[in-house]
Parts: sequence; structure tokens; C-alpha cells
Amino acid sequence: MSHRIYKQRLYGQFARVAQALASERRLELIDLLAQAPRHVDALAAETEMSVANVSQHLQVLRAANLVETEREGTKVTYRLAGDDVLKLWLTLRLVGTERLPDIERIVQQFAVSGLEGATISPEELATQLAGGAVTLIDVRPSLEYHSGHLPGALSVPPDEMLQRLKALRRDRPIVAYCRGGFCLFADEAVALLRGEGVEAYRLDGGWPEWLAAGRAVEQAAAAR
Amino acid sequence: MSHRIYKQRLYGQFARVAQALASERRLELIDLLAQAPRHVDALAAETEMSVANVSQHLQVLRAANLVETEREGTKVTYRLAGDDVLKLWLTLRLVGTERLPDIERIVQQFAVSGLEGATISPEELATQLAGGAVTLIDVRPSLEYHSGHLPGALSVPPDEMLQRLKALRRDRPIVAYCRGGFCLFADEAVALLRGEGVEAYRLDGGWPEWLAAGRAVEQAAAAR
DNA sequence: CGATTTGTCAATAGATATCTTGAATAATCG
DNA sequence: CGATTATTCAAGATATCTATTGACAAATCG
Repeated sequence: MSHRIYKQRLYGQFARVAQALASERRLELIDLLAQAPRHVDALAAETEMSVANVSQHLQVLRAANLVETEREGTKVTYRLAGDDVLKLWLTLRLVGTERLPDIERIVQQFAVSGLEGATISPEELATQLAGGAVTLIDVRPSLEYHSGHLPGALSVPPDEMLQRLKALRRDRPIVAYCRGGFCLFADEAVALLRGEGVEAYRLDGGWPEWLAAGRAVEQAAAAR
Repeated sequence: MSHRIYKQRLYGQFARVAQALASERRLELIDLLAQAPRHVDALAAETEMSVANVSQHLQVLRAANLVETEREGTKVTYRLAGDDVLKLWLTLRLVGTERLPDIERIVQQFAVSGLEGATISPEELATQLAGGAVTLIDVRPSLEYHSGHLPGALSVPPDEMLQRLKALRRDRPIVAYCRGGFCLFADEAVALLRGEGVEAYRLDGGWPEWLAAGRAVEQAAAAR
């Protein structure tokens, strides 16, 4: 029966995509690339993997066409191949969050305290931004900020958080965002600000979620 | 640095989900369960796998909480654990379709001919159904039809297609749907009808896509 | 040109995953 | 209760995946 052959071939192809995702390490790489395109050595440094190992994992992702490369001199930039890949990663995370109780446990174990009710939805933020009545800060490494950020956001890199937070005007609410659902940078910033009596909120989600939702952004001209 | 530990544990969890999907066989099982809950032996028969092997794959899916089971006497029914799992599978398929050129090639190789422009979008169908001016047929095995189908759809099981199509009234357009994007049952029905001069269309997508879009359905009371 | 930087490739050992086989369990039926 | 049906479990051979090591290639720089 040729129907079987047809289906087997198709499932085999879809499995290629799933197999490419089926590695802790590669998911970490995808998550980083969801923030900004990067060179191989930057990925290696951030993930504490060897360059050779990162390169090998990137080849796997590239074989499934989930990432694209571009050479610039001696360096090679990797980026996600498209919005659909970002969406797949976010959906995978969603399913994990709903299905695996362990995830909730891990999150609670590392959660920053004192943030109850201190979140703001993307819709709310969009409204607030239109009114211009809040200060928005991007709590991610500056490489990521410079690759693209929410409209009007100020950069507060995590490794300079203390100084940068001091320099902010505090006469209106501050909203912080970072890499997304499981990233703690924004939580830390909000906790620090609240500890000093400032009205601060954390955006529900982060850069990738905002991007995937198709909302307005300020983005560096991405070579394509 | 405890951030690293936190991230590694999280990625490890998400990888569990991806690993569960990373098998041709398990994707086929998920695809069948996306149509209707089933017993193990039904899954084995439909996939031409041994019961033991199917059971083993189902255990993997269950370990990742992607499927649920329910015992009924000596039989065990498996079903997808939730809409989020269905959505993940559809998203994975979408990414495959966009990223892997091989898929397009396989589809074209097996495509039913004579169907150019013979598709209708879900939105259009919803409007037509409200007007009651079309005959809607569900071209899937009757087990799947009885588990749930589009409102007002008539069952035309693939193995009785010829007789059932003859019994349809032909004074108004006929719309066929089946298991979804890569299923050929509806295409075959439409091709047969068109060959006899009947105005027939194929719904873009199928049962899982309709369900995932949150549209109205007629569904058997699912034990939960 | 030779040296340097950056990334890829190849080989290998160890760990995981897959499928088959046959035995074990769980519920039902006569 | 023993027999039957439906499913799961355990063991083992085979294949695949992972991380490491060291060699190789490509572009740049002095």
C-alpha cells in the first residue's frame, strides 16, 4: 500500500525537525539565538561548551534548516531561520510548562521573591507606551539589546545593573523585560527597584514573545 | 554560578518533550491520536507495528505527559493530553513544511491530480455552513468520525467511499475534509466527484486544524 | 608569505534509543 | 477457578547520539 510509504516518508521528515530539537544543548542555543544572532564563539562562551561542540550542534540545527549562517571575515554568524522556528520553540516551552510539573518546581526554587502581582501584560504595556507614561528597560546583555529591542526601551545590561538602575528617573513607573518567560534578569531588576520604593513591574514574557506576537519593535537592519 | 544550573535543568526538561517527539513512529501515533482516542491494538493495526512496540512508544509519550490513558476492562485507551499537544504537533508540521524542501517533494509525488483551486478555507466553510447551502462530508474512518466531527458532516469512510459518494445529493456543492494537511482521503473524494461533474471542494486543513482553531464541533462525550 | 583567529571536520569511546522476542500482569469470560 | 484477551515489562542485539580530542580549512593581518 503506497499510502504507508507516503506517510512514513512524511513522518520521517517531521521527525528530523523534532530530533534537531531533542537536545538540552541545542535548545539552549536556540534560546540564545531567539534573542539575537551570534558568532560561534559567543555561543560557546555563553553556554560554557567547547567551540567544537557548539559548532557540531549548530550543524545539526542547520541540517534541519532551523538556523542560517552568514560569514563575515573569519567569523560566522548564526541566526534562527525564521519566525516559525521561534514559534515552535515557544510552543515547545508552553507544552513543557503545562505538562511537566518538574518545570514549575525548578522555577519556584529559583524564583526571585517579593514580586507578587508585579507583572504587566503585553497589551497593557502597549497602551502605557502609547501614552508615554512609563520607563521601559531592557535587562539583557547589550549585544541582544543592540540587535533589537522594544520601542523606546533603555538598555540595562545585567552585569551593570546596579549602576544603570541608579541612573533611571524614578518619578514614574518602570517596566522591565528580559529574555522571556524563564529569564530572571527582569525579576532581579524589579526586586531591586521595589526594594527602594520605586513602582516597578515585570513584563509578562520577554523579547521573543513580544516579537512572536508581531508587535512593534526597534530592530537592527538584519542581513538576510 | 547558579544561573547556569537553573537554565540547564530547565532546558533538560524541555528536551524531554522534544525527545518524546523525536521519532517517526511516535509522531505517527500522535497524528492518529489527534484524530481520535484509540486502543493500543488499534494503533498497532493502523501503523503496522507490533503491539509491544506501540506500547513501548506510548510509554515514552506518557512519560513526557503528552498522552493520557484510561482503562476500560481489558483495553486501554490513549488520548492526547491536551490541546497544547495538538498545537505543538501542528506547529512542528508547519515548521517542517516551511523548512524542509523534501516534504514538498514527497507531497507532490503522491498528490491527487485535477484539484487545482478546489480548496475552501475554514472561514469560507464556516459561512457556507451557517447558510446551510453545502453538503459536508467527513472522509475518515468511522471511529474517528464518531469520536468527533464538524457540525453537520456526513460520514464517508474511505473504505466505503465509492458507495457512499453515490448516495449523496448532488444538487449543491460538496465539501470534503479528512485528517488534515497531508491526508489524501478528501482529495480522492473530491477528485472522484469532480470526475463525475459534481461541484466539490476540499477543506484547507482537516479535523485537527479545525479543532485547534477553536471552531464549533460535534464531539462525543470524552471521558476525562 | 607565515602567523593568527575562527570555525569545521573526523575519529573515537561512552551513553541512549530502537526493535524484537518472550515472559509477566490485569481484567474478563465461561 | 482456568482460559482468553489486551497490554506491559525485561533482556539483548543493533544502531544512533554525544562530547572530546586533535587535525584541517578559510579568512585576515603584519
